[in-house]
Amino acid sequence: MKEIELIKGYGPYVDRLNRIMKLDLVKSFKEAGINLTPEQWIVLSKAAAKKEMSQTELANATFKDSPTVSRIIDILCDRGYLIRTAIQNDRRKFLISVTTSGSEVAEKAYPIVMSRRKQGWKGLSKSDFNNFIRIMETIIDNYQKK
Amino acid sequence: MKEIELIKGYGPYVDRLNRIMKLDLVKSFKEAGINLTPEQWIVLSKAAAKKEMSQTELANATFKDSPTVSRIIDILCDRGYLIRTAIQNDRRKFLISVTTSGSEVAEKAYPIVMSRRKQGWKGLSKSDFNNFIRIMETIIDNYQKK
DNA sequence: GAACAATAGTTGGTACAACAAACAATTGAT
DNA sequence: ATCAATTGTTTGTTGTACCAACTATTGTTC
Repeated sequence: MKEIELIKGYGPYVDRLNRIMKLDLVKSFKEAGINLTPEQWIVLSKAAAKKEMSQTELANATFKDSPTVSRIIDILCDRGYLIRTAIQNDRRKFLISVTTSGSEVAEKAYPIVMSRRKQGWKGLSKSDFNNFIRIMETIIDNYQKK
Repeated sequence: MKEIELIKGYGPYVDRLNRIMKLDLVKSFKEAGINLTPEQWIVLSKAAAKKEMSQTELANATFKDSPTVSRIIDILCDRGYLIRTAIQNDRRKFLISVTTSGSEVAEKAYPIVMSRRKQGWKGLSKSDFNNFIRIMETIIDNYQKK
């Protein structure tokens, strides 16, 4: 275990960053009386952005698998934020749409997300952002190629 | 929900990258007959790197809280990879040390970790690496400051 | 048009880490 | 000696993710 590490581990950083951001968002939501996890927020916001999405489309948009999305939608439906509507053309599909109260929650959550995002990006530049995204996309790509 | 997004969301990228890396590592381990989660690997490797660590030190080194570390150590002890030894000076503390079989597993896992890490970093440079770490550290810092 | 394949979504089961809160035991400080 | 701080455990809860198997519907092929 004493080899020289040419490439240091970045995984733990990613994991830690992920946890910190998620926890921060949950707390910020809670302070504002919003009861949403980051994953629920992502699904809700994607559903709110484009009306007329099926669950598979939502799954693709959020990079989650269908069981996970299905269950998150269950929760958001139970809370009255989303509705599953049957589609006439294809009876296998559901149209996921946002309710009024779902929209309200999303509208309330959005500035919080933006504010925390800004806070996280303090001292960083636009080119940092581009690099950050490019690096993450490259790594993801590399992992997916094999 | 139609505001211009000055700073786009990077959270989902981080989350997705995190998941992909973790899943890849679990699978790579499994293919090699190693039964370790990424978290277990981190704790084991930290414990293997420096002998003579207490659980609190391990928790700090891995950026996990004590209950989480405690349980991971439980698992690794059950599998015979780690041992808790009482300390004479301070009877609240345990000395966490790696067993022979724990070392063997770590030695076997290490090249896999390195190889996957390299695979992930294909097409990226040393300066990318520095930027990547700097950016993540900055964000983490920003979140912790408030 | 019947058989088979593909797609959409659900469900059950499992694994696992993380968090919060409360706790016991020990040690340190006033 | 009392009170505070530290170390680690335990309990309970939450939540996502993954796999695999399943139903229902639609599309394709012969």
